[in-house]
Amino acid sequence: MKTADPELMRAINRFHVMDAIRRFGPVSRVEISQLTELSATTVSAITAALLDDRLIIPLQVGAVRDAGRGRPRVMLKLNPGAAHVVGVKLAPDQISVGVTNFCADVLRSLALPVRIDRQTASVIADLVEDGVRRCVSDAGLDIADISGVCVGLPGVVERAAGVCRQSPILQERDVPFGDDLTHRLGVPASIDSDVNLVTLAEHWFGQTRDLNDFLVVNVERSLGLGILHNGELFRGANGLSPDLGDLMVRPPGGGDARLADVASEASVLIEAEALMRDREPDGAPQTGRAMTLLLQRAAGGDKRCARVLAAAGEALGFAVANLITLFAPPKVIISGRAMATSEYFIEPLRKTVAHLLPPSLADVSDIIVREWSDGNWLQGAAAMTLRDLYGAPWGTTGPAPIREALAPQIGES
Amino acid sequence: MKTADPELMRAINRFHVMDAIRRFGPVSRVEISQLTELSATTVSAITAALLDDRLIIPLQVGAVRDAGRGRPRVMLKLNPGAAHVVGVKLAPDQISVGVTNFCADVLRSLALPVRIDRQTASVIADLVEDGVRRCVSDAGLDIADISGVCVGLPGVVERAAGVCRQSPILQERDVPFGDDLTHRLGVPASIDSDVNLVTLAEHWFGQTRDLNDFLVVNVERSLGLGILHNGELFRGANGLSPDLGDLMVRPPGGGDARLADVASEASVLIEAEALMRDREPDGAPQTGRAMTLLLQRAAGGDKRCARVLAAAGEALGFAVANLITLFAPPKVIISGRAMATSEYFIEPLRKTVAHLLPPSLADVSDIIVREWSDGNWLQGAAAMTLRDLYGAPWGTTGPAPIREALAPQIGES
DNA sequence: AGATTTTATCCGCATCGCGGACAAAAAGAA
DNA sequence: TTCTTTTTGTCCGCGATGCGGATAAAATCT
Repeated sequence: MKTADPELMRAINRFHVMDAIRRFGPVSRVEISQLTELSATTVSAITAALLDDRLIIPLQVGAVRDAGRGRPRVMLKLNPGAAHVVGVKLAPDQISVGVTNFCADVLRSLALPVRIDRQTASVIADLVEDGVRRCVSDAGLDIADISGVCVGLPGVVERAAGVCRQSPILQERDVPFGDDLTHRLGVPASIDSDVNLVTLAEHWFGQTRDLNDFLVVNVERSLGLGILHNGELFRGANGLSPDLGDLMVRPPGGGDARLADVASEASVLIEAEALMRDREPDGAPQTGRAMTLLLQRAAGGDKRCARVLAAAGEALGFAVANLITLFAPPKVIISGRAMATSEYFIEPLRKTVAHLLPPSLADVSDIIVREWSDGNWLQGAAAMTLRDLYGAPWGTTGPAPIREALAPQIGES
Repeated sequence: MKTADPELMRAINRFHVMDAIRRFGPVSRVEISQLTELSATTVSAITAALLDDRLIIPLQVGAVRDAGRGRPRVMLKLNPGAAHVVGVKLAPDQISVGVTNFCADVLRSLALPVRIDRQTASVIADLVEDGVRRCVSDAGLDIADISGVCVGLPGVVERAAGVCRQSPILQERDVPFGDDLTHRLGVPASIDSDVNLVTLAEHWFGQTRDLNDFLVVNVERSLGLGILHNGELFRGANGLSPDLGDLMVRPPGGGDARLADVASEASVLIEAEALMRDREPDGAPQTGRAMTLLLQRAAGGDKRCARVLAAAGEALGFAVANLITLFAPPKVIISGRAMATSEYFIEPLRKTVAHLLPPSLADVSDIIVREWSDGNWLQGAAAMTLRDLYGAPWGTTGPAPIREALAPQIGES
C-alpha cells in the first residue's frame, strides 16, 4: 500500500489538472482552478511543471479574445506530441492497429483482414507485432517513440496480469499476451477486454463523458459487457471483467442456458441456419453475410426470422434488466455491427427490460444504441494507456492488507 | 470534490492507524509502523494526537512481557469509552436496539416483540425513539453521550439521503427515517439496509476480516443482498443497494418471476401452504412456526416438502451463480434463521451454483452458511456509524465532476 | 496616458511525512 | 551493583506541498 505523503498529494492534484485539461479542451488556469477547486497558486505550480515536462502546451496565437478586459487568459491544452501509443483490436476476422498521439487522435491505422480464430496465439502475436511495427513506421515514428501498446480482444482478460484467460478467438487459454508483446516490441504492452476499451473511450470521448456510471453491451459474434461504475471500470474481485456470455438466463427448472448460447450473433445464426438453408440451399453462408440475410428477411416480413431475433433480444433484455437492478446505471449502451442495430432485436429487448424492471427502477436507465467505428476502439486503447501516463494514483490508499509475515504474531497476542 | 491537501493526507494516514489498531487489537507503535508502512515518526505523531483526543488508550499494566530485552512496547488499543453509538434493527416481528461502545461491544440491548409490519412509519418511529431512549438510559448513559444512531431494515434504502425507498415492513414508500430520528433524538441518525449492516460487521469483526470481497445473502421473510467489493460496500449508481428480490430468475420465454416470489421464506410458505394445510387442518400456522414445520416434514421424508425447499434453493442458486460471475467473490455467505440453514435448501443451492458456473469460475467462491445473532446486526450498525467517527476519507478525491455553472461555457469553446 | 480589471506569479506561512540523532527503558553481562 | 546492549519512542531539521495575500502583467476603458 502507498502511504499518503506529499508526493501522493501532488500526484492526485496533478491528475485532476490533467483531467480537467483533457476534458475541457483548451482551458485557462483560472478555469482549471474553478474546476478542480485547487487554489490558483497550486494550479500555477502544477501547470508550470506540466509545461516543463512538455505534457501540455499553451495555445499560442492571440487566438481566443474573450471579450472582457483584463489580462487575457492563456489557454492550455494537451501537447499532442507528448507521447504516442498504439492500440490494437483483435476481432474474429480482422486485426486493427492504430497509432495515436497524446490526445488520442488516430494518426495512422491499419487493418489486417485475417481470420485469426484459426491461428495459434503465437502466430497472432507475430501478426500483431508486424502490424504494430508497420503502423508505427507508416506514421513516421520509431518504435522507441511509443510509450505503450494496448491490445483489446473479446473474452475474459486479466489486465493486471496481462493474460487472456479465455477468448472466443483463441484456442488456447491463459495466453500471456502482455508480457509476450512487451518483450517482442520493447514497449510496455497491456491487454484488456475489447468492451472495456470502448467503455473507457465512451467515458473519455463519447457523449456520456459526464456520466460516471453506465453499461456497455456489445453484441457481435460474442457478447461483451463493460461497466463503468463510479467513474472507474468495474472488475470482479479477481481483476477479471465479468463475462456477459457466462450469465445464465434460465432457472434450473426450465433447463439452464448461457446467455452467449442464446443472444450472441453466433448463436442466433445457428438458430436461424435451418431457416436460411431451406430457402437458400447452397449451404450455410458466411457469418457476416448470413446475418445480413437474416435481418433482410425479418424486415421483409418473415415472421420466423423476426422471431429468432426477438428471442435473442428478449434473452439479452432479461440479463440487462438484472444488471440495471444491480448497477442502476443512468444509461445502457447497446452496440454492435449488425444485429444490435436492428429494430427486430432492440425492440423486444427494450420491451423485456421495461417489463422486468421493478417499478422503482423503471425510469433510471436510458437504453440507447450506438455503433462504434474502429477509431473508437483505438481511442479506448489509447485512453487505457494514457491513463497510466497521466499518473492516476487511485486505489493506492486502500485499507492496509494483512501482511502475512506480521499478521500471525499480532493476531494471536 | 475535496482537494488533496495536507489535511487530507493526515486524514488518510490517521484512518490507517485507527484501522490498524482496531483490527490488530492492542498493538505497539512499531507494529503500526510496519502494518501501515508509515514512518515511526508519523505514527508517533498521529498516535499522540489520538491519545490526546482520547480515541485510543495505552494498555497499562506491565502486562505483555514480550520476551526480549530493550524498551518494552506500549500497547495501544481503542478507548472503549471514546464514543457510544446505538444500533437498531427492524425486523417484521421485532425491533432490536443496542448500545455499543467505541469498540462495538454491545453494552446493553433490548428487544421489542412488535409486529411492525402492520404499523405506520410514524408509529414505528415512535417505538424506535422510545426503545433508543430506554436502552440508552438502561446502559447508564445520557442521550447526549450518543454519537450516532444507525437503523437497519430490510428493503431498498438510500443511505445518503436517509430515506427508505421501499420495504416489506413498511406500507409507505420514501420514508425519511434518517431526518426524522435525527430530529427526535437530537443525535445524528442514519439508516441502511439490514444486510449492508451485517456485511460490514462481517468485514470488521467476522471471520472474513481479511477478505475485501464477499457476498452476503440473507434469506428470511424477504431476501437481502450485501456486497463487499474492494473493501467497500457496493452500491448502485443511485446510491441504492441492489435488491436481491428484484432480480429476475426466468427468461421471458418461460414466464418471468422475481426472485423474491420464488426463494424467500414468505414465498416458500405460500407455496407450501397447501401441503401443510391438508395435513394440519387447523389453518395456516404462524410464520415462524410454519417454516419449522415445513423443515421438520422435509427432514421426516416428505418429498413434496423437500421439493418446495429445493426449488427455492435452486432459484436462489441461479441468482447467486450470476452474482459470482459478476463479482467473483472468494466467499459467499448465506445467512438466515430457519430456511437458510436447512440442508434441503442449501444443498440444491450449492448444486445449482456448481452446475451453472462457467469452468473458469468454478473454484473461486466458497459458499458458506452462517447464522447471525442480534449482536452481529448491532455491531454492524455500530461499525457503520463508527466508520464516520474514524474519519475515513474515501471517495473524496474522485475525478472532478462537471460543474454546471462552468461546463457549458467551457464545453462549447 | 492613466485608471481599471482580470490573470498569473511570487513570497511567506503552516502542515505534513521522513530520516537521523537522541532519550528512555528494559534485560543481560561484568 | 554498575555498565553494556538492545529495542522503543520522541525530537529536530529538511524538503515538499497547498494556501492566502501581495505583487506583477497585460489587456481594455476613459
